Amino acid sequence: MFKPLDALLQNQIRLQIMSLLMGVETADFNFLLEETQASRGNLSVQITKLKEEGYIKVEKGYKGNYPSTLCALTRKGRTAFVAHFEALKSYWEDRSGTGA
Amino acid sequence: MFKPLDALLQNQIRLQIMSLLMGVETADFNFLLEETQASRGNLSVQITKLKEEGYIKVEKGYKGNYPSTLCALTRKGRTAFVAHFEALKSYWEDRSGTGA
DNA sequence: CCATTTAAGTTTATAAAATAAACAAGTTTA
DNA sequence: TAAACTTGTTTATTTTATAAACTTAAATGG
Repeated sequence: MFKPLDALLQNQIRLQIMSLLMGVETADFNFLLEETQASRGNLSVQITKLKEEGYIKVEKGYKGNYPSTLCALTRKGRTAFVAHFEALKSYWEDRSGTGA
Repeated sequence: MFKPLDALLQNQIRLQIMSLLMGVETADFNFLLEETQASRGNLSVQITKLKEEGYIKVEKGYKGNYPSTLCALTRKGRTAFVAHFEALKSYWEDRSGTGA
């Protein structure tokens, strides 16, 4: 009936991060910060969760002298993102005829 | 960039309720219980939240001798549901060209 | 009848999640 | 060299989700 939704992708910030990463090779912390409008703390936590689930990979380096965190989708993450929207379709599509 | 998601419709149970109500005139508690696979307590809480937001209307009556809770979408609820999926589209659509 | 079980929910206690405030570690600038 | 800024992380607080316990009434069995 209803396909299960991806628990991680129910959160708006995380969905935004994933969505942004679908469109680019990599994105750094500040880019994600601007685009998502999240607080630094919140963004940091959500990035960590996505990384722990293996949906993104995170590389820490330097941009000039300042630390820089680069994020990119993994294959697993891309698959999960697509599956999540597939699942969402099942909530959208007309389900008349299920019998009330 | 990203359209805001409806806070109430981020929850899977509530989204299921709304989705089911999109397809039928009314649905009773037990129907929603079966379809959503939620516990009674959880379902009760989520129905109450949707009612409080004005997304559904709830009528309590009797089916035979037993109490029966009938739910139906309001116009506001239907609009919110549609808008939520409109918003979701903005997370799905290709956003290449935003500049990383 | 009278005690038990079942039906249909609601209320409340607990667990999990989201978020921002406070902190850290280093860099630039006045 | 002290003050302010950059780039994050950790922690404390608030909110939310969920199930367990409770409620009220009806059916059922002895």
